[in-house]
Amino acid sequence: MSHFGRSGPPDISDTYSLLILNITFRTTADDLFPLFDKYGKVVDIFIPKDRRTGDSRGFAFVRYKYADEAQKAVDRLDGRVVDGREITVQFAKYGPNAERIHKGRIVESAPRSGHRSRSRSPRRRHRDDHYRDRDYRRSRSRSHDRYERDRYRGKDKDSRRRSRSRSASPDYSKGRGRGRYDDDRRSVSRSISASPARCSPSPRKSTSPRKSPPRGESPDRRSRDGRSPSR
DNA sequence: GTTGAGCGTT
Repeated sequence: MSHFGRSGPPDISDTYSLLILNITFRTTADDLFPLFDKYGKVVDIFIPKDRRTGDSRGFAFVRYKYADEAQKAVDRLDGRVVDGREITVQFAKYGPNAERIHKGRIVESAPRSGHRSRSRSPRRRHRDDHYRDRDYRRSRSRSHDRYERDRYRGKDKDSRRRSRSRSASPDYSKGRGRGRYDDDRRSVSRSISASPARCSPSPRKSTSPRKSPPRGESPDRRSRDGRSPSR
């Protein structure tokens, strides 16, 4: 029975948004409403959800009617354990009413209710309010870092190994420095030399001259041949 | 069914 965020922002004329972080993925607006409503007049609660899956993203926005109440809620609910998890309550930086806060009405470090020592410093990051972060975060979420990292590591290792292989030929580099043509010639020479080797097993050729050259063998051979001398 | 730094819908 919560029409919060059902049809967009209801009335954000005089509301102050709070950002609730570190909430469980199962926590809904209904669960937060009573908790936050206890400390003030909650106008609306909005929990961003994934468009595809519709799952909660782990944070919510609570709009208060009055700033002092919002500040109070921040001081009282920040660090409160909800559903077995410690939530983080702080003023929302961006949003429809964020400008109001920035205008001078409310300052992050100017709580009229008093100065709470326990108010953790809000990590005021630079203006990196780009959707890029969101995508990045989303991407990082759900996906297993371990898995991806492992995969990357394997790739990296392979790449490094190959790199080393390449790097382990300084002599070649030196000798090739001036004799590039030589290298080319040598390549050709090798090509010719390998020519017989490639065509030496003729048997299969006669078996199927052009219909189906043992699938995979032909391209594989070519691929390797073209890559080895080239690099 | 999992996850965990962050900033939002018509």
